[in-house]
Amino acid sequence: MENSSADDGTPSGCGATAEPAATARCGRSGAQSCDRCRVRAVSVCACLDQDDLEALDALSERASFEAKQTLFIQGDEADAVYNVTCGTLRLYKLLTEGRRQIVGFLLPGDFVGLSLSERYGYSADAIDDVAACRFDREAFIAFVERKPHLLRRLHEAATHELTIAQDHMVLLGRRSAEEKVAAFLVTLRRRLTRLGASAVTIPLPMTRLDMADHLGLTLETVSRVISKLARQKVVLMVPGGLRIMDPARLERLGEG
Amino acid sequence: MENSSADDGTPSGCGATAEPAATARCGRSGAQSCDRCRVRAVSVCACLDQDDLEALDALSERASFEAKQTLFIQGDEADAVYNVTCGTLRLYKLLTEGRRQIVGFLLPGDFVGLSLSERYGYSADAIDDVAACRFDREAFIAFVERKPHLLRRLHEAATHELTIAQDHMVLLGRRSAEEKVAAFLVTLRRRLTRLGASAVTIPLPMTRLDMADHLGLTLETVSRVISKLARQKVVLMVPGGLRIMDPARLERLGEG
DNA sequence: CCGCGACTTTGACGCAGATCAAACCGGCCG
DNA sequence: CGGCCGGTTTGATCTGCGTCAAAGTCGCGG
Repeated sequence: MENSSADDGTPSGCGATAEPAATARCGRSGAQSCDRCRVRAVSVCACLDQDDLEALDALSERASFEAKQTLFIQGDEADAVYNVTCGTLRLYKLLTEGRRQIVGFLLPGDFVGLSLSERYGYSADAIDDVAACRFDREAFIAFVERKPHLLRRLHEAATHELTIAQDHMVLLGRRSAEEKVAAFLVTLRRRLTRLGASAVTIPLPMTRLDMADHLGLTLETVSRVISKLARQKVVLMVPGGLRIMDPARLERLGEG
Repeated sequence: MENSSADDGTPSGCGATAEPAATARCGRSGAQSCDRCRVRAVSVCACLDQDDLEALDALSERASFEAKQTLFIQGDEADAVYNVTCGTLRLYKLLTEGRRQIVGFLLPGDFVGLSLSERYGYSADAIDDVAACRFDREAFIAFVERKPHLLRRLHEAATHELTIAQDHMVLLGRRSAEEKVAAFLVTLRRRLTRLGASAVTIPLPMTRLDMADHLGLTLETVSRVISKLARQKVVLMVPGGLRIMDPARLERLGEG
């Protein structure tokens, strides 16, 4: 599998610069120290000073997963926590008859395993190629116990996740299909912008089915809504993603 | 409304023993120290030793709210956090055209304001009469900074909430009306049992509309599903609540 | 005791989105 | 180049739940 050249001027390695063309690749460059980490500023590690950072670095190892690979499944013994540095993960829960709810998509800078609990509460797989810092859970907890500052940061991250989850409840419980899809695109765009991507074109590495399972819809409905948005020139369909033609309009569609 | 005699041996006052007959009352007994607090064992305070508990006690004041009273609304400056000792709260978000999503019901022992952030992320009102410990937010944060143990506990509580939120996403996104109502009753029953209530009869202080706005349904649908469960003798409708006649069956209906 | 208001139940009907089905598209491998 | 495969689009039809409407219940205040 190739991973060297990107199809535009954007730096090609993995990291915070999610690429417009949605073809971001994760470098396999092996170990790389924290201070040149592209997602440090937006990650939980941002609260650590140089010394602590080195100590944490010593605990970490680089892990990479290829597209479709499963990191863990719900109920597994949680032996590791991760900090995503590149690529996209889906976190989901399954129930009978193949029903699935994707509780979130994780982007570079996001942390997996905030709860620090003994078992994973959801399953996770890589959507495209993913790179992450891996920490042994026990070791990470021991480290956190000695750094209240980091614990405070983890708590902030967890309550931020909680807020996002509650907003998503509103979406799932009380919004129409069109509002759901528009709101999804708007939030994704905001997250990418925050990561430093240009975000006029949003990469969508996940399938229509993934989006549907996140939004409480079917893949056909998602497809229809996107087609409609394209017909109305709110977005333009491009391979691997969408170009946002009328952000203001999209935003209006996304809110109640 | 009477509040003295329960229909079984359960003590009737306010606190952890949510009453079968759903007529629980919050005493107006004013200040009451932590060590005789009925919800301490299940609250975040459970992690504190005698000294710390007294220090925290000094920061707290007793607050009470009567049914339908609003504690705060989304976006308000968050000047206080609360620990519920009695009664039921609804936490919700509003959007246009009167649409509402109730993100959760809070019972005795639950904490309001886990995020410690500057503004409330949702609105809260009392469903029945509610009593709570009130802490000035700034003071509480300062206290937490000095007690990593308590921070750790708050973090656990927050991630527990997050798990609950994710489970609720599954419910909202991927379950039928009947499954939603059944699952709601099952979870509520579990929470009440944990609080020490007998839980053969579940009190439902909230209206059908409240339930509907929690489950992503209309009040008519909730009513129809409950009628159906009653027709099938899975539950029995009693004033102010439901008597669970066939818990196993209900549980089966509630899962996928 | 009556009447009012808040909530609930029940019925008839309609529609947003699910389901079923088929064609389409682009990438990959032989 | 051609056929396959995973994913997407689009159309036709179906249905679970929403909407609209009306009657029923209960507690409360006059």
